[in-house]
Amino acid sequence: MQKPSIPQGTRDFGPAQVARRQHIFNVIRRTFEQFGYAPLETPTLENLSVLTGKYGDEGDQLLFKVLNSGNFLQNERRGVITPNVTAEDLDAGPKVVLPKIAEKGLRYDLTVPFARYVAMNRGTLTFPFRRYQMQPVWRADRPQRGRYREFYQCDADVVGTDSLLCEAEIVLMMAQVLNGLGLHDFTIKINHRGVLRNIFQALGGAGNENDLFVAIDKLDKIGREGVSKELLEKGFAASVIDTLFELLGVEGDYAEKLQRLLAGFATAGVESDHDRGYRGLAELADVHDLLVASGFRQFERLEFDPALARGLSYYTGCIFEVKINNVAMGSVSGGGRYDNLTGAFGLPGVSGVGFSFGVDRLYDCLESLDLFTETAETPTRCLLTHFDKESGLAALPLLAQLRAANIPSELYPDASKLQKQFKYADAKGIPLVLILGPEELAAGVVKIKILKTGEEKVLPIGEVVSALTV
RNA sequence: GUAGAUAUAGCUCAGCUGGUUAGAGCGUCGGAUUGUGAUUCCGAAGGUCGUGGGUUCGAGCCCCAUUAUUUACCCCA
Repeated sequence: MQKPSIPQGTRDFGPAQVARRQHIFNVIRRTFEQFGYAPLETPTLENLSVLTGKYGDEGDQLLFKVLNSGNFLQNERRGVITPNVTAEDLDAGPKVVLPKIAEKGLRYDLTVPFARYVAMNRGTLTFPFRRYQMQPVWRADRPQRGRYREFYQCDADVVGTDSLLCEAEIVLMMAQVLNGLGLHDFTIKINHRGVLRNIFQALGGAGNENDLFVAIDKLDKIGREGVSKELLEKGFAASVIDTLFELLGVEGDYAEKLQRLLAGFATAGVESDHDRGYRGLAELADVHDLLVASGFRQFERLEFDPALARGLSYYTGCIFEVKINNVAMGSVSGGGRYDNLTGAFGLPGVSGVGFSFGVDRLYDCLESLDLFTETAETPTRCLLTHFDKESGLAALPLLAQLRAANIPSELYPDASKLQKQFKYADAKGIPLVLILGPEELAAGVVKIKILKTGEEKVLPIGEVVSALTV
């Protein structure tokens, strides 16, 4: 006998967990639809040519690849793995061999499949196109806290418009979902790739731009010392690093930080790239104004953080990231604007903006903050007891009526001891037990016990359904 | 890919410097006037101590290997 197991980084979800997860999905779906986003689903498997090269070298390594069908060892004795793979290929290593034996891979995120969909359906879509998508994705990552190999993302994106109203609406949706889940203590961080570029320019343009962004993104995690150390190792001068922290350390509220960075960029001689100075700062100011006009009230939860960078390189405009405070958990949501997402699929110039919720992390946050209220083990509301064959049969019409009245109900399938049937109802959290035994049958009544209070009522059999539908 | 930790009953874990038949709680099953749960009492079942070697008179405990799990880093939801 083998010991059963599931693959690393995957989980089973029992009835109570599924119920909780459905609650999260429902809050997110309702919000997305309120904002006019329409659902989309794409295949679990994508062609690897669609996926590779979109997430950087690290991302490519994290793709789950699916072996082609067929018997690869069939021709082994002749030194041939498949008709496509030669001995030279084998010598060249996995980078050459893998694309020949694995043409498909598991979806790594929802944005790239969406871009592929937009490119493939460009002729039939009406732009601006808003879609949401809630599906699992797979990454061959090392699992750890808040990180799984199979997890759900809930994305909402709009493509075909440059309007900053979309950015503002992302903030509104983020806040609505988190408030709806009861996760009130959150921080939405916002920044702009243009601001990061201006910071790089303010430092005199020395060093590697990406190294800089990767390092400062960790500021709140490893602190100034950690960032300094990393930048020194990457060849940035100490004086440059001082200038960097002057810019990143701007204080004040959202508008004040924008003002101070504007002054800082001007002092550093950064060239203007916008009719109002700098594109990044100007757009961030516009997003703020649009939020005010939209009636957004939680500005204390919205933080302009010039150190926010985010990894995925396709972002070009505003970028977002959401953290739940007082929980040791990475970001639960993130996103941003990209100017050319579909370019790789032969459709250049389509800009868009979108964001994503990580359901599994939201779940973990809710759990560690003890914010789940319902722990229903079963949807069943009524358990009908089963005494003997006769009373069991007599219960079936009532069972059918209860179900027809939309009251989830079940008859205990065996004529076990009543004690056992009650224990079953209690263990599953079924609130009502309907006792329909020989005594009740003879009198034409049903005894109803409310388990929580222990209270019992006797009702004529014909009045049960109407009494319970109240 | 790098570094650390853990592996004992269905679950969560004890098990002293190596020493006879490996324990607890929870759960499961049975019973306490055979038509009443969650509380209480009694009882039972259930483990070749992850796997394979080694040291020793003797290994759950020490050593090596291996596999799995987990935490941190990289990166990310």
